Amino acid sequence: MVEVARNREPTLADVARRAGVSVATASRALSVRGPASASARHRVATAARELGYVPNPVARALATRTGTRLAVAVAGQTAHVLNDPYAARVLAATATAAAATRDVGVSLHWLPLHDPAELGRLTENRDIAGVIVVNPTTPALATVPRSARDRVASIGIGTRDVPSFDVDNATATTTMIEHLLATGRRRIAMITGPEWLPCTQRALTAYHRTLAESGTPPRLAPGNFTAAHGESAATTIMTRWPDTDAIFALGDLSALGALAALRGMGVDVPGDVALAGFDDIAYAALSHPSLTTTTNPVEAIAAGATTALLDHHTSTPQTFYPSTLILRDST
Amino acid sequence: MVEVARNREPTLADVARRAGVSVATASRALSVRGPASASARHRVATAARELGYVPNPVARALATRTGTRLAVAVAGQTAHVLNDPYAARVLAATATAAAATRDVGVSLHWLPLHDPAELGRLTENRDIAGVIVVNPTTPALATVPRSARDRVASIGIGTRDVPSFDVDNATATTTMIEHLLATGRRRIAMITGPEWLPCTQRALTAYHRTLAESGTPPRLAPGNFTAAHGESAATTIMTRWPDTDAIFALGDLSALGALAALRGMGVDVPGDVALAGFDDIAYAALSHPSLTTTTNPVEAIAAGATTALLDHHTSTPQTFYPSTLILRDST
DNA sequence: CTGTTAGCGCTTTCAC
DNA sequence: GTGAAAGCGCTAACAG
Repeated sequence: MVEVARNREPTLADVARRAGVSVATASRALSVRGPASASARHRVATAARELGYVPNPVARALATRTGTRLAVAVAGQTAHVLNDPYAARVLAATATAAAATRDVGVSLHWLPLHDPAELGRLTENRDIAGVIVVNPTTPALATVPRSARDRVASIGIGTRDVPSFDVDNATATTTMIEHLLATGRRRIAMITGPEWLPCTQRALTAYHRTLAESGTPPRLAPGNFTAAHGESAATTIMTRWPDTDAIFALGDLSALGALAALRGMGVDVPGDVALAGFDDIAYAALSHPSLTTTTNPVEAIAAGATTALLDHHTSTPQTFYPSTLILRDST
Repeated sequence: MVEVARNREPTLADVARRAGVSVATASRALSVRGPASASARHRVATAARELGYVPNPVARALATRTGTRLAVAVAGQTAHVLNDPYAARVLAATATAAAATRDVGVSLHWLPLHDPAELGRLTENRDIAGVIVVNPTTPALATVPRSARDRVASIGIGTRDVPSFDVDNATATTTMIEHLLATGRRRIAMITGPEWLPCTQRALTAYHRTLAESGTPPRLAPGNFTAAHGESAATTIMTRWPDTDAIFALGDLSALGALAALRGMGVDVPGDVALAGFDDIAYAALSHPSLTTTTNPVEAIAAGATTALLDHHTSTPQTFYPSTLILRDST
């Protein structure tokens, strides 16, 4: 009986020896796609199981010249975006998915708005298996070389070459606005994301369309998903349109900032103004009043992007994940 | 003049050729530690610079049999701990530090309380360069083989073999309790972490000692750092000791949960009861009243653990990072 | 101090 | 379908 040396992990050579085939055959048998007879497949599989063989991802990566980690690149004006809880959540979800599917690690990068070529550079890095861009812009996506088009996925907008995985914020927005209309609100303002962020355009369009159907004019204030901007945006809105009776913020942090501003102005929520957010972060349930919001299935989205990248199933151009309305006390 | 083939990244062999030395010498010259003459060092360095050489971490990892990623293992009763914002923050900080220092990725794992041996398994994984355990228990730390003692660092308690990097929660607790005493509070309760979590023992000890000095008896309620437990803990405290005039929760989420409970009971904060948290999470500044808390320098801690692991400076047994008191409206 | 020579563990031509 | 052998790019003995 073939015994493997103690204190050394079994290698493919050990498996091959035990199965009575060459390493080449063992490699093919294990790799699903490669040509191999059914019997070889079977013998290699059992040998591997008996030995407790687990392939070495590093050696594989070196041989195939693919990388060993996934890069998560978050677009933003400053490196500060990396401290955002949203970025942390995407990273955690990606890391979990990546460690589960394959033995790959994840790294976090800032994609400066003023230097979109950084994305192209990341894709060329030898030890990066793929990159997940978060909130990319069109110029940034344009920097990914065609040769790397199956090594990039986007959480945000995509292109013909870069598949997109994102929350269906158009439907979510429509649902939320309809909820506000149904509860009697008519003068509905919206706190949007940053101007440069294309993936919120869909939400904006949905907002305009839904309001148009009910014949009410739009009221918009830009934000950047931070609480501070939410505060100033709410102030701006109530100053400019004092009769506003509902505010929908495209991010819970902004909504909570707006809540603080409204409280400061003596505006009652939801009595005077209904308030709704987006993302369903942990604190949305804890605020007073608790925040009506709509979920952002980040974990599912990140898992989708991760497996697509790792399995090279980057053909589908766009995948939208449904958001669920969470009714609480603020509306 | 030596030219490198187009469309191929320069390798160490290219650098060696251009510098007129062997690959071995080039390798040593680049590796700081290795023996190499000053002139060789210089020539190799310039050749590398001219070629735009960047070492391939995968090849290096294969040759040295070290891994290409850092594992962050979070201890907890269920896999749910991975969804905790705290875990996400630690991961993001580690990923940033790891990508900056070396080209290594990061992966996230759950360390089940009921199966502490999982930690030992992680350290034995061929492609894991090191593991950062978050909130480990003594039994878990006991499973790391002596041979892997320079491949594990802890954010929480440590052992002689596993260096510990943690916030100085003893001093932070003392400072916070003294602040409460100084503002006239005398019946101070504390919402602690989970019973099994050893690293909060230091905070507990500090609490007991500081109270003893002022002659006031302790009031303790266990928690698990979640908002839900914070709510029930606050209810328990106010039921059992109705004259409580201050509550210190060992986590902001618990504190915010407690805030909701107190509001529900009609208790005014800070009028009737002063409330303080720990961590200074983003929402702490947004609650009403805003939450007095004390910082948790997670980014610095993770960076410390990461570089210690990657540079094998795992000699110092314990490093405590200072926490800063943040005074807000809740006390 | 430096060059030569083996690997690290896996994938992939290229014949057979 | 299968085996032999040549790498992937780097580090680590081992002589000199």
